Amino acid sequence: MIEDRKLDVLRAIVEDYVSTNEPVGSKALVERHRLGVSPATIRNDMAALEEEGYITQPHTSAGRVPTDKGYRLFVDKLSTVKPLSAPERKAIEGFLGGAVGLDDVVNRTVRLLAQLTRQVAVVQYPSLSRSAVRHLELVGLSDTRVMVVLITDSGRVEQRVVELPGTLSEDDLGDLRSRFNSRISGHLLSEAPTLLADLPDAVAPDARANLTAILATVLETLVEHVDERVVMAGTANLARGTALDFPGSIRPVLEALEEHVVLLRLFGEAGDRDLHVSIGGENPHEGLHVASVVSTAYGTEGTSYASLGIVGPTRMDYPGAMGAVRAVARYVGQILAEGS
Amino acid sequence: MIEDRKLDVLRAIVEDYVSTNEPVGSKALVERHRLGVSPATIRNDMAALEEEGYITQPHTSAGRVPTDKGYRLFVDKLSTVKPLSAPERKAIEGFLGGAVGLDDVVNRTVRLLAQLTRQVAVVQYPSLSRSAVRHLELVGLSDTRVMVVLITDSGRVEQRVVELPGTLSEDDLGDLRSRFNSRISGHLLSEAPTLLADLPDAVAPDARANLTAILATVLETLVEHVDERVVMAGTANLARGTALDFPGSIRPVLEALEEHVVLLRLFGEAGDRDLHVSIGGENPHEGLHVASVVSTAYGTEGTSYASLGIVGPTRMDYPGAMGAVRAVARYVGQILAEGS
DNA sequence: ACTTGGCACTCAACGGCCCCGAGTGCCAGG
DNA sequence: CCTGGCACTCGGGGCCGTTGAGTGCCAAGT
Repeated sequence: MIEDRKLDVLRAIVEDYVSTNEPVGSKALVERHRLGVSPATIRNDMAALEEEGYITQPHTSAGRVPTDKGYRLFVDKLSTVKPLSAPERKAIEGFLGGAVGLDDVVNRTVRLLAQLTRQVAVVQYPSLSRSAVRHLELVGLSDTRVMVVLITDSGRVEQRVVELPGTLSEDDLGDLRSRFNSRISGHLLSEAPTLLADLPDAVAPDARANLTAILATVLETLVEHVDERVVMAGTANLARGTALDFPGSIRPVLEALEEHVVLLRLFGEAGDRDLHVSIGGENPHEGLHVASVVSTAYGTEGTSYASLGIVGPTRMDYPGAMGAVRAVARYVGQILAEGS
Repeated sequence: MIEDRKLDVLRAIVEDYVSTNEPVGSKALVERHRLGVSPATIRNDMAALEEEGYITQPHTSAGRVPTDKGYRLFVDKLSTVKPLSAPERKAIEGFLGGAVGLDDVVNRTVRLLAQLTRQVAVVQYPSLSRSAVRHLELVGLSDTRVMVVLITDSGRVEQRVVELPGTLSEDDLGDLRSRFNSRISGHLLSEAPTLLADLPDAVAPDARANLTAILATVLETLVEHVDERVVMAGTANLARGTALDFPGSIRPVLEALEEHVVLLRLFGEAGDRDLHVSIGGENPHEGLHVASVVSTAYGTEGTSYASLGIVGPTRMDYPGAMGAVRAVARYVGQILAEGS
């Protein structure tokens, strides 16, 4: 089947180009892969592949290089996610196992991912909106100031100070605390607004102003302020094969990486799919047109907490990266579920 | 005075080189600066400066470039910190003024600093050890698990989960909470261990095991775990004048920047001085031998919270960078003092 | 004791030139 | 449909020669 062989050729080109970082020619191809045909035949296939837009030549009479479209086909049809080796799994377990606290877990995760893939790793903090309330604490700082501390089951803590319109005793505070907690503790943050809607009706009118102030802050903390924190590691990996990987400069890539908002939107595209791969020009952000992103959601039991993934040149070991991202996401989900 | 003019020449060389990014020759020098002497004279001075190690030539018959030693002299003796312009001050005020919460303050600060200096900006989170305890909260998660939440007066929150050896009622927990707070609330974190030392003696023997477990975690949170968090912005600025600024690659610099521990040690060297400048080879870390660091402590009333600063090529606008770092540090200290 | 113009010298950068070789496209024959 | 052969293309590398900025030194001037 000529069609089948063409795909074989494309796969071979991608693999060779990724590993050698040099445009690959017909001759080198038949030598490195047992394709049982002559270079001339391969050339015909390559001409066809080029015609269809899967590969291109940097300049006449140089080998071929995959296009974004070529990588896309490779990822979708020609490759399988590469599972991690036993020692790699061991390393993950050992490295993440020793983590104490959420910050530590996240930091270790991002470093680990950067090291495994030798790319830039990005991990989003467990999102507030997708977690459940573990506890809401009200701390009286003075009789007109209260600190609201929200603790989620992913181990995250958010705090805010509220200036009260009136004064509030410790007893009143304790009362409010238990009212809040009995309503929302254990529930998803996204459900909280509904659950708290009738709260003002339940308290004495003279305390209502204070309650309203606190409630406003709580709701803001719960939903509006989706402070999507992100940590990153391995940016130095961008500066490895620069010349060929990032024509010109890595600057636009670094700039894009600093726009966390953009990154998060991109990562979010994973949705609930297993793995999301965005290649070169597919990326919404201009600066990432020369880069690819491999991301996934992590978390447990369908309730994904947030996303993590890697960013690298389009010339990337996709199977390996996908394997690492998926494996790390699973381990982290597991560890977070055990309680940090 | 020939000595004086030599210093003038050095200053002129530094300024020209920083602004043009090209080795500066004797002729260009007399044209751009009114030095009232001929190029030949300047050449003699330059030869002397080179002899003394303040400048060097990249190759024979190219202009001169300052050495690390030259920059050092420039910073120490030949330049003054450049105060920010009125619009710049306005911008700082406007940008930092709108911040809500500690995270927001820190994030805005680091972005601002990166933008002002067009270098990589680094801001250390207000350190735990130098702040005072605002409140310690104990939250019962179940009858054998307690979450310890520590809130500092810099607005920072740390939390930890403790597994208890025995069970603990809500009442006992409330009792412990007030004991803890009455002892350490308002005091420096560093004083806490002393203040808590006799706590076990004050409770009933049967509750002692639980107390000890909690106390251990509290102390650990207070002192041992000095989680020195750092945020960074503007790494893309490293990739601007690459060719000349960072011979070879910016990779080692990026690598060094990811080693937060190293960075913090370096920043810490500022001590309580106003501004600390570390130039090229003066830096302890190999990767930063081609870079300079301008840092300072920030905070209020002598009680500095932490450090912030910038990292850039040795060929840097030192007066401008120093002015920006100092100004930003002051504003941030002010804002944090007002309470976040 | 400095300063200065003059002068010979050095050397990186630049452009032109040529050659080499990898790689291609095409074609005619199997 | 595959294959060997062949002419062709063109980037990269090496090798000039030229140019010009910049230097060091010296002898003369103030």
